[in-house]
Amino acid sequence: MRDDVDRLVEAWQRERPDVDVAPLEVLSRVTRIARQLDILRRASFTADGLEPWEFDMLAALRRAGAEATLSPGQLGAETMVTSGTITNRVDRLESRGLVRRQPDPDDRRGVRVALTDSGRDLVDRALVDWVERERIVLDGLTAGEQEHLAACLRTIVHSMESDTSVS
Amino acid sequence: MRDDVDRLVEAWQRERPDVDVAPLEVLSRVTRIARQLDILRRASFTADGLEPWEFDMLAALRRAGAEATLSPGQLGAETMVTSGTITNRVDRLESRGLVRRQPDPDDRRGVRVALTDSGRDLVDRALVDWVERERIVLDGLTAGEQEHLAACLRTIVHSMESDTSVS
DNA sequence: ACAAAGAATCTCAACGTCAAGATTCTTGAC
DNA sequence: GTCAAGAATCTTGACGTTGAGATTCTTTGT
Repeated sequence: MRDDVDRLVEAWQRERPDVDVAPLEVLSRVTRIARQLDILRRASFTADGLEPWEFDMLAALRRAGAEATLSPGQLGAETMVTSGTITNRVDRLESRGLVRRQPDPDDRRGVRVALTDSGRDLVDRALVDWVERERIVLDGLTAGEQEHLAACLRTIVHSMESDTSVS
Repeated sequence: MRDDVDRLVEAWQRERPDVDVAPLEVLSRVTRIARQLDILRRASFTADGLEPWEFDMLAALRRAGAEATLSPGQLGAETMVTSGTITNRVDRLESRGLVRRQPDPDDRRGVRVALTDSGRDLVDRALVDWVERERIVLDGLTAGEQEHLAACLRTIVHSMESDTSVS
């Protein structure tokens, strides 16, 4: 069964027969799936009363431990956004009562961000719902295919993460 | 060799041992790779003097044919952005001399956007450079693995594109 | 001790995108 | 033919992110 990327590749082959666009077969699909996943994430988290970025923040805190705290800088590293964004996001999560800022006992410049009880409950629920949706997305693949897929993707992730040559 | 997603999965297994997060092994890697690809795209296109969105626009025109035109609406559908964004983007591409607006001969409301010669040359060059970079990303996989990967990803694309149930 | 360099967080202006509305034109029904 | 409904494009205001700079505090070297 053809998909959008098949049509994309055919169009390039027609217009640029001199270029071998085979890599698009893999990487354009990765981009497309990521875009669809964003849409699905929004639907899933909206059902739990969260914006996608709210889940990202709460999940980073939750993974650190139910009672743990993270600095704004650590949150920025985990969620891959800049410091200005983190300030803004922590402000809004705090005003929703999902996290709280605490002074860092070891560094008077610093702040520690902690989950509140309601923040922890919310992210615990949202995680379950989201993983369930992801499971449905992968339903067309056997467990073996999923494992092989994960292994191949790990190879790509590794080749890209280690590639510091950003000319 | 472990990657960031292995660490992510381990963190969830430690904090939420009751949840089976296996789907993350595939789909979080897809998201990570897509994010790294964005960075790589920017590097590749910058080397050719293009912004990523400029390539997306010029490439959509180029795939339609070396002498073809597209309406702003078609460009918006191809590049998945809204009409306000298209107006803005065509304005800037036109001021760079990479595209030109022409009156639509069949519809006086309409506009046709065409590549200029320099726009065509530029996108032809940028495509070759970008595909070459993508090829390097996939270098760690055999041709067979790449084909199997593409097939599995096509299954996922299909399961997501047909899924109109966005609650 | 002291100063300089560095780190952590926050502030703010600039930018691009979105989505709703405005404008201009086309199509189809009567 | 005329009018209402729809389509294509552009305009505008609101929003979130970025990245540079400001502020406050810590660390290191002397």
